[in-house]
Parts: sequence; structure tokens; C-alpha cells
Amino acid sequence: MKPERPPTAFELKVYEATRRIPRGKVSTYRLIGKSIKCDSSQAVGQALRRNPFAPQVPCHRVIASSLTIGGFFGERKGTEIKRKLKLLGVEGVRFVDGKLADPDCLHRF
DNA sequence: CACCTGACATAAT
DNA sequence: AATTATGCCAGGT
Repeated sequence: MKPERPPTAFELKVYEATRRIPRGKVSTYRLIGKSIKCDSSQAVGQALRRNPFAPQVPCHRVIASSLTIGGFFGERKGTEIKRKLKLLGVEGVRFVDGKLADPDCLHRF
């Protein structure tokens, strides 16, 4: 049995910020990091990576800077990425070549 | 486009 | 408790 990974205050902030993202929009690790008063994006991605809140926290709505998808939690073979891209497309966020097609979809905190 | 550095948190040693 | 290594990064050279 694997030990539970209790979310920390920092992670909770990341989850809250991520949850703030309305449907059909996306955000970047950097923006979230700034929103929670942290200049680090890795810490943000780190929190999302654990994602104890699963689909409740739309980590797929969070992309890297430069409007790139960046990676994904456990991107085993890149197949999961496609799934998220599709979900985003369904929500109204179009991605082209793994990059955000409409910067207008960027959510501002 | 490739490489290295910077900033922050978690897990492991 | 401290240090080391790593991680859905970012940014500059």
C-alpha cells in the first residue's frame, strides 16, 4: 500500500488557483505562480503533478509559458497529452501543433 | 534551437 | 535536522 501524500498549504493554493480557471480558458504555470505569490513554476507544476484532486482540478487547463502545452503529469508516451488537447478543444480551446492557437483563451487572475 | 541558470517545494538519504 | 536530487518550468545567452 502506498502512503498518502497529504497536500500542503502551497499545493492547496495551486489547486485553488487552477480551479479558478473558467471552462474554455487556460492559464500558465507562471501566472498561477504569481497569483499565489511564488515566482516558481516548478513548484506549481509539482503540485498539479500530484493532483490529489484528480479531474476536479483541471490540470489540463494549465499550460506552460509561450502558450505551449509543455508536459503533463506522467507524460508516459505523449499519448495522454493528446487526450488533454482534445478535452481543451472540446472546451473551446484550440491547440495547434501542441501550442495554444488563441491567446485569447488565456485566463487572467 | 540548445544549453545553463534561477526559483520553490517534495521526497528521499 | 540538513543535504541531495528531482520535478507538467521560465528565461536568458
